[in-house]
Amino acid sequence: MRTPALTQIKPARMGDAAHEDMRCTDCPIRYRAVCAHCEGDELTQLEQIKFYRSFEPGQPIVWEGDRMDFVASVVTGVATLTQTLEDGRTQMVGLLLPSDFLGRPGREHVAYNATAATKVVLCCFRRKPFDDMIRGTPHLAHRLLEMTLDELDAAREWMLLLGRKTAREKIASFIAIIARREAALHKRRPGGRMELELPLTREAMADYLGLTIETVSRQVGALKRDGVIELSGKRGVILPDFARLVEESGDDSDGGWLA
Amino acid sequence: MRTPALTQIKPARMGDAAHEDMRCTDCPIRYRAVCAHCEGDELTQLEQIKFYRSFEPGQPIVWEGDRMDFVASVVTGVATLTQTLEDGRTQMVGLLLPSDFLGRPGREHVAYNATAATKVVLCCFRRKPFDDMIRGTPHLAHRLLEMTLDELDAAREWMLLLGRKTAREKIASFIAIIARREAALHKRRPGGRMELELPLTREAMADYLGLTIETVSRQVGALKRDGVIELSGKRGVILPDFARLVEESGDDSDGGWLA
DNA sequence: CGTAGTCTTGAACCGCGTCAAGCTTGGTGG
DNA sequence: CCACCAAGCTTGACGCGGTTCAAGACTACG
Repeated sequence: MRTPALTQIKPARMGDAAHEDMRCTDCPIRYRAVCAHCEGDELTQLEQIKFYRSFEPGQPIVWEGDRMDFVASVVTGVATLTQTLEDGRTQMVGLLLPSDFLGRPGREHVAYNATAATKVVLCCFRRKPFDDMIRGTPHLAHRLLEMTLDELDAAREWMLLLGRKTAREKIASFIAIIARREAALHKRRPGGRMELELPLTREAMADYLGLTIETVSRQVGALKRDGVIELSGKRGVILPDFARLVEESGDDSDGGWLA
Repeated sequence: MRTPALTQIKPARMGDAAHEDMRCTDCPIRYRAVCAHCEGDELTQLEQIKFYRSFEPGQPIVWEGDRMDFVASVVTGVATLTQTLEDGRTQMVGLLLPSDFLGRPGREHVAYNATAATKVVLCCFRRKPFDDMIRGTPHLAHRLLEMTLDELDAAREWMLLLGRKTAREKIASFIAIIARREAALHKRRPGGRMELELPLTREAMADYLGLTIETVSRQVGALKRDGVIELSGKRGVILPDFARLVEESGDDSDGGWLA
């Protein structure tokens, strides 16, 4: 198992200070991240233990077994969590989009490999003071509970995909998930014609879906041939009809996607 | 496997009052369930909104879409959470053992089918007052957060199994999981020779593992032929050597099971 | 141009699903 | 006490979906 070539990555350094001056009140994820319910004093406290870090695509963020000295919110970009078996088989177990939370409070060591899929900016909190705040700040703890419950729901949806869907359904489901999140980001409902950019390479998609990259490639091709999707470049996808895609995903005709 | 706690339970119906008199201080899951950190006044409050319900093997507990009027802790027995696709394909997404929590605070409707796999006794809390307590009782909220994070970790391990393990590894992993939990229940470390009772039918195992019952049956047979396990009856399993089973599961040689 | 990284395509293989019997066990009633 | 039956489990034959292995094509960047 070889580690991805890190050599070409330019020195985006830890503790990068490009954003140190950003105020929480201007933050693009202010009302969706773990800090969403915090105001006034609580927010000030958070602001005092926070710092920003950026990562280039492909760059590891933290590695399984590392000492965990911070937790973080994704401000912009997409990060992935992966697990591996000793022989190198890998499965993605988390896909972190803006406002998602990285790390487990109270845990000393990292449990999963976290990698930047695109350029990523994290809002990091020093772990010790953050842990203390969890205990003393109900708004923070409550928001984290909400977010963790949402993650758990997403993980369970994902388990259904991994255990019971066909390759074609998996691909359709993945594109639909990205489309929904894209729509949510612009505060619109998914539907009709949509255009979007896949935030993952074929390999990362394969790790997400429990497939090989060859199968991903073939099924993407099949969906294109069947007119369910159109491609523009390697990452760009156009959906002539979102509902058609959902049909292909094997999910309930429509229900359950209102929350 | 003996389960002393179950013997005293009367043939029960829903809303059964056989346990209404049980005090929290005598509860077998007192320090592991959601109530673990609660003392004194908090415990009294919980005690006022709780009631017991029992279920027979195979009996549905709640159904997807139902109105959720309670949340609950599993006191004894094993329950499952499952999701289904419209064409009937089923995937288990949760396996609830004693002290595990059922239901999502703040949610109006049930998201998954919950079914009793064995005889089950639940300690139920009326949802509205419980939701209020979550906001006003840090100990309760904090424990629930801990438990939810543990569930999320388990779900991610499960995703690795579903996405990347072979049928044989899945079966070995499942038996190892049951063996570990069994050991934990008796406060021992898993290892050496062990005996245990599978709490699921072949069909439920298939739903857990993303397989068909035929494949489950074949791979159980194969592990038996290869001397990894011995069978006693349909549900009974004897492990001559726990470490050998773990090797077959595809997981790391040993690491990661200390938490 | 040439090279590296990423993606696509093709052909052969095989693990697991599908379909169809048969077996084991426990319960029920004659 | 045994005939019968249903539920759960096992076993076998066969075929398909997805992996594996091996080229080839496209793009970005020297």
